Amino acid sequence: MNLKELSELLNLSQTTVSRALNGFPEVSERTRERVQKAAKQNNYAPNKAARGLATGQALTIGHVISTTNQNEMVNPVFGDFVAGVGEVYSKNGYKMILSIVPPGEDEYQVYREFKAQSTVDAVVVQSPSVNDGRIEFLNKLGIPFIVHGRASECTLPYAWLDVNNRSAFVRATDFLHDLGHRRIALLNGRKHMDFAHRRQQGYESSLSSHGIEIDPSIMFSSDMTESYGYQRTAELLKLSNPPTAILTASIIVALGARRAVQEEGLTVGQDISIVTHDDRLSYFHNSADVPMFTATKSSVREAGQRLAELLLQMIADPLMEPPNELLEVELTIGQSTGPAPSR
Amino acid sequence: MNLKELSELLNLSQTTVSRALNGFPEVSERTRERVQKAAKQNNYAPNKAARGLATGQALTIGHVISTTNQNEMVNPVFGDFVAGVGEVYSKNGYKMILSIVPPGEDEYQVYREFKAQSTVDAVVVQSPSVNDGRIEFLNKLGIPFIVHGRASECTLPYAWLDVNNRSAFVRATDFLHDLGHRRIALLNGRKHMDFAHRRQQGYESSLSSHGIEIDPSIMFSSDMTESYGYQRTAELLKLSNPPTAILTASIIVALGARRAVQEEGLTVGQDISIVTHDDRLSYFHNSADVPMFTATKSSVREAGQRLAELLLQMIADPLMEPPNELLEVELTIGQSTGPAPSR
DNA sequence: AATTATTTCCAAAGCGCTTTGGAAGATCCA
DNA sequence: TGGATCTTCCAAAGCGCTTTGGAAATAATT
Repeated sequence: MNLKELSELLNLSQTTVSRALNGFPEVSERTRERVQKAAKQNNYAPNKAARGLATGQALTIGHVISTTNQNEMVNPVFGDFVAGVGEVYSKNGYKMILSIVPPGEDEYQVYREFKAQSTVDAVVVQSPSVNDGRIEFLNKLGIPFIVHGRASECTLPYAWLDVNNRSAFVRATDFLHDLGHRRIALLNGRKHMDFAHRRQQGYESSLSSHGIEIDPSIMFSSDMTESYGYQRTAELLKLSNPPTAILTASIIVALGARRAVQEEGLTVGQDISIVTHDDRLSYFHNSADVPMFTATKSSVREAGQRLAELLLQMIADPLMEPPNELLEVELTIGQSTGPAPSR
Repeated sequence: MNLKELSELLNLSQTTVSRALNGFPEVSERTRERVQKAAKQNNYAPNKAARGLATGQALTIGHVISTTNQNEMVNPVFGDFVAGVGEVYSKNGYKMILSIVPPGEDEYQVYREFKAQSTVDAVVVQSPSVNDGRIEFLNKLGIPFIVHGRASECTLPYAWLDVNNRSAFVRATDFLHDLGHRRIALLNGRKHMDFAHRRQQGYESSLSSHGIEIDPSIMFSSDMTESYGYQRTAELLKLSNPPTAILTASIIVALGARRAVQEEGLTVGQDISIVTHDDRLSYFHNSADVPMFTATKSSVREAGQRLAELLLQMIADPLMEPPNELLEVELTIGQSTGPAPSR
């Protein structure tokens, strides 16, 4: 069923039917209702390509994910984030195109094609690095975009929504300090990732403010896998002066850390404290009566929702200033922390 | 830059340029090269909507994910699966549309719209239940589709790619039995999920073949979260006759189970054995020298790749029989299993 | 009643591409 | 050289929609 057929069925012109469906005021209510009813009954919906061609709008947002770096891709956070944005898209009639860039292929080429083919109206930039080239590139290319996170070294204005990673890790470190911990290890994400960069800043700034020397030998960065948490923690525990607390970049890493602690016969929350950042992934409810981990919490799913709302606003009003939004975290106390062991 | 401009630039007709780019034989090699070069230089690519409108092809595959059931959605497996299919799509010039259905909205309506708007050429059905209504629905609707998994109770033929969940759990249970375990608990996924159904069949069939009575009081089904693994295991350990081994549906659940075991002061692999299914998620390398968990392994990412290939074949040849492919798992021995403790 | 405003509708152009049906130019054979 | 056969190219139609510029019908005003 296409517009022509529907309009013939109704004995109306295509124009009138189109206007009726698209809510134009110059159609009488009676006609509009008649049209809408017929459309529903005949399961009519405007052909996407034709509409897109006529309006110049794709009603589609692009998400580009490069697999070149294996682990970054299959970020466990990805599913929840996508769920968040996707909900908002679909409520507003937008579709999401997910483009996976296989190893060895050029992510920028995908954006160029998006532009040339007008496949998308806008783009979401995920997992920005400290000095992410995509921001400048997209700016020049002229595709509207918003960044989930920030790029510290990027000077030109751009739209972003981020978690306050710095303050989160200041608070986490302060908290451990208050419990008497003086030797606190950091298992961070990869160094060039902006969020990791900011968390490290927070961690260091808290230590410094308490007069504690920063010790690079107990600070690590890597992809946030379980085995990373396990191995580094195992090594840390073998040191002659092991840390009494560990700050971890994600629950997955924290699980690995706990595994190492337990294998050593030690108890998390007594012998060793762990504080982690928690993205509130739906398959890791860290929220029993007393949650498993003390954590800086921030729902990545809600972040996705909010980010999508901002992006749709930008599309609706291309002249608006690029919005920036900083989400604060909650620090919630769980079983994984306790006073530093006296010795 | 559009086709008209490009052809004027080259002093050719639009037809010739289009044919040159689309590889038609009636264009001389010299002309073709000239055209291709100019296209690249001017960053020309055919407008997606226009092309789609003219050809009737969307070059797009739809993935629909319902959030109605919170946990199903943010399946941790999702990211890796999508990475697999996405790679293949992009190598073949296809795009992937991801449609998130917010709670309370109708998943079937999304398919109807896909059809009416011709947004997609085909659809991938994920996480099928035992008697999944989508199969019959899509059949009637007339959208080509392939299922990741199967629907046991569905009789009509349809395309699918699945892991041999039954044999995987037969082998896992057999293995535990060989180690002397006689009381083996099952922490399965949700009952109506087809994969869980088949795993339970495998588990029960192995037990029966060894003359062991099936005990529903140590069999559970639920969303596969960490806390599910933790809580059920904690309960199991408090039984007067606790199991000596636990079979687990995913690594996440296994991690929860291990947490409970360790909190009880017991050792995994000695006091309690754990075997899990492992989808080879990229952030859970369960493969050190001796992997953390004994597991039935099968890469969900590779499954995605293969599934995408099959689907693209179906699109290319609409008359082909619906392909069916059953992937076998590896059973790899890790640290989490050992002989049943004698008492 | 005549004029003006308002409502309700339509014919046709155009979005950028693919593809059909032919025409022009080059090549070949007798 | 003339006619037949390829090779190489093009003009124009059509995909299904939105939207412009007006026309017809109705209501309001003078």
